Amino acid sequence: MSAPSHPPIVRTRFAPSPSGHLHVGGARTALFCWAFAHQNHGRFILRIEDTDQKRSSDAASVGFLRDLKWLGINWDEGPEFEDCGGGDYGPYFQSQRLETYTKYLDQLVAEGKAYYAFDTAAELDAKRAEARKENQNYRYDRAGLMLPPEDVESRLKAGEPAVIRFKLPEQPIVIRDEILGEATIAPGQLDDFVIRKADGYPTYHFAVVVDDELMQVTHVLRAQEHFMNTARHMVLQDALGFRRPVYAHLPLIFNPDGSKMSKRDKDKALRAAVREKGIDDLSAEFRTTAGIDEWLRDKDRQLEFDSALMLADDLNVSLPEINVDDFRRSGYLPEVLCNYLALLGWNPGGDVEKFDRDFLIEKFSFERVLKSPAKFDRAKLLSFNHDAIQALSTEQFVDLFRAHCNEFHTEFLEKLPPEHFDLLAAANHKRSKTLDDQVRSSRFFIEPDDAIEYDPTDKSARRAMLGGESPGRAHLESLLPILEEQEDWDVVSLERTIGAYVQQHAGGNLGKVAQPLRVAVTGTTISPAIYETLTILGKVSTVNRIRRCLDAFAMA
RNA sequence: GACCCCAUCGUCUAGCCAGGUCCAGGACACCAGGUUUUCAUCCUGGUAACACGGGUUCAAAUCCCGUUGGGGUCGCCA
Repeated sequence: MSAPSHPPIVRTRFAPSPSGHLHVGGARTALFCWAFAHQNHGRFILRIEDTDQKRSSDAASVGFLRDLKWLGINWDEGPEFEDCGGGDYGPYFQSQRLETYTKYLDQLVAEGKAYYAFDTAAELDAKRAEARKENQNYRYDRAGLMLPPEDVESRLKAGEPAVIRFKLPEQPIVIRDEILGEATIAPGQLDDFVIRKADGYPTYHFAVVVDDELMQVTHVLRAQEHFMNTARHMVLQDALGFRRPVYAHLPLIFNPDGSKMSKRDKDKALRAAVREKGIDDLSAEFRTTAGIDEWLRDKDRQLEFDSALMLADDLNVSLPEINVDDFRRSGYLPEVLCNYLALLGWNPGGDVEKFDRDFLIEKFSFERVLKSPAKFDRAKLLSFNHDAIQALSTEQFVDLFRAHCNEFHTEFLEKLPPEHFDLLAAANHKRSKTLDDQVRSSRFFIEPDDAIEYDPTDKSARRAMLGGESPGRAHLESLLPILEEQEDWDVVSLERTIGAYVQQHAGGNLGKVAQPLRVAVTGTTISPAIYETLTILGKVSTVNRIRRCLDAFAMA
């Protein structure tokens, strides 16, 4: 007598715990689940594993949903969000499925396949420590199983905290995995693990097994860290008479240095920056923030997201991106992130590297998933993003940049008239690798004229202004009255006027004039194309800044 | 420590399962030269790997064994 078989339709699920944002590793798992389901005309299910009361929060799961949607990974069943979610196998939050778990839990206890245990956390810790000291493997000693039934009943009645443990059968367990192949776990390798916590919630292992069965999940794609857990899930399935889904464990994703990618990396980067630049450089606001000293000293402390963002801005460093949301903020395109993520641990074979989601759906196969972990290379991602940005039409880029600013840099939309905003976006298109990387260097467009700082000791500024036989400063002086007379202030007119000046007085060498102009309007030698830059800035500011610049370099 | 998994350029990887076409191909990064009004690009060229040791075979990156190295798991986290 074999267990009932699965329906002929493929059903995959992504089952994150809603702590924090969607990690890139999780995003890749979701992407593969989604792609595999689509390849087989099946369904992709999203389930929120919020059985840890200490960690779960509703806001976090909403962040997840938005990140997934942004990536273009739509779920057919699960929490309802925009046009996604719904389905007949809900609820899709585990915290709302307690009755279901309890039913199966009771069943196992009644059948003698699971039992109550009253060991306290402290007792267990002590036993583990002792085993460790003697270099022994710790395994639960089945203290709970030895208890007489009347004893158990009375202690339960008295309200003593208790967990339920699964009584592990004494047989080897063979894990079959589409990617890793077969592995045999000898009996005695596992112990009687907890399936219901003292707070009444099921543990992950139990909830997963019950939900995957009830939600008719046919294929489980998850990270390799779950490989050994599979043995636990299998014995539970057998005890409950459940069907066995197909398993496929995906290789892990690490930092370039081999460490685990974690939110802590942001704090790490910030601490390093603070140490390098000195704490005195921090804005007063930050220095007085309570706890900043402790944060600097304590590696395990993490800053609130907004604080970290502010500090990064203050220090002029960019935070390492860890979560999908970080990459969105940094101006990566969702299809590029998907492409890059798909390439971590999988590839279509041959030399093909750039592809879209449809291609992934068509070509994805377990056979081509690698077994060894991969390191996340931001430089390569950036290069992919650069290529994708350059492949965009300027109109498309302008639209995307506007949407990006609308979300993360509204000040540009507020301070620039629409036509100038669009011109700025268009002028930045060719020099952009992300939607965000020119934002910082474009600040001078929206800053007041007297906020521009001139540094006569800066090497390249100095060379542009004072170097050579016909110093830039002299050009600025002669150009100033010409620009003051200039009536039409647009790219074409400025090009005509300045171009003529360059022909007459700079031997046709535009750099001779463009560079000092850049210094004047930005304080640096870096800006978009010069005519666009002056046009966006406007006549008043341009003239003002040239005057201030002339003064600053006069004294040098 | 025990158990499980893995091993090609700095990184992601192709090639391996069906041994010869591989003194190992691509991409990113890096280096050199060139183009460019700045920055960013762009073009050309280059450096760079089969972890080690044994087998099997006419022939091994490809198959087998061992060593070393890496990763995962060993929670009332998921």
